[in-house]
Amino acid sequence: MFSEEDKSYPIELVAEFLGVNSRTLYYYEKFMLVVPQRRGRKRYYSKSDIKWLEYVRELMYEQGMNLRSIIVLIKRRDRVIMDKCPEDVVNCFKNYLMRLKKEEEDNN
Amino acid sequence: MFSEEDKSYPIELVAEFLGVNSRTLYYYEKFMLVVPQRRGRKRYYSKSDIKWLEYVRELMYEQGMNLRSIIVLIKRRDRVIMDKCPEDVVNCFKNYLMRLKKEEEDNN
DNA sequence: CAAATTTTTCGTTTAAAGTGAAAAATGCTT
DNA sequence: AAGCATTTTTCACTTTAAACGAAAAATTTG
Repeated sequence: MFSEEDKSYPIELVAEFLGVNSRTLYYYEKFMLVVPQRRGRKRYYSKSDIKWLEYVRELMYEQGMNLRSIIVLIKRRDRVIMDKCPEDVVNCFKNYLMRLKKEEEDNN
Repeated sequence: MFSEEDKSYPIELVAEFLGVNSRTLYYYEKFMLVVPQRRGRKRYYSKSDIKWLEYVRELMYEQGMNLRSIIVLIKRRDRVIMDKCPEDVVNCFKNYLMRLKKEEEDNN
């Protein structure tokens, strides 16, 4: 029923693979840079999540971009980012933007 | 002979207008984010330079982008950036990139 | 329920961005 | 050309985002 692509990985494995501390992945999640599936409380990262994170790390470490810039580019649906950004993440951000918009509206 | 657009402004005035220290403008110049004309040693910023800097400050302060990200986007000729980036700066980067490339080649 | 695992919190470290102060370089005026 | 004023540069410090370590809190599982 499930394709190879549906495989998912726990945070420690992903962190190790990327060469970062798992705290860093929690940190990214606060900014909704990546939003892994949850089963109960536990996080599971899809292959698409991992590819996306690899790309982000490359932008950050090889190019010197910062987190916020990447978020700005996503919000602008910038081509540089969107080429590599998995659809799941795009959707996360769409939801994020909608929530922001709603909050603003409620404040009026 | 000279149009209104050819007016240019000394660094202190530009810094004050942007609300930054003039050292910050020297700092930006190291990265070729802005490259003012020189008469003798003295720097003169065009209106286009100033508009560009205003845009950069907005990206940095309102959006939270960092210098390096903006430079990455210029190098990538990113549309978001290029709309506002003066031709001088683009050319500087072209030259810079060519120099880098040549250096690399010479090291082989 | 106890043990093990995951998440969260708190505080610290590191590096880029920005700035202040003063030294060095340059230009201008007489 | 000498002396004064202005601009540029250097050096060292401050601030903040990003990343991390350790331990407390929460949760799942055996």
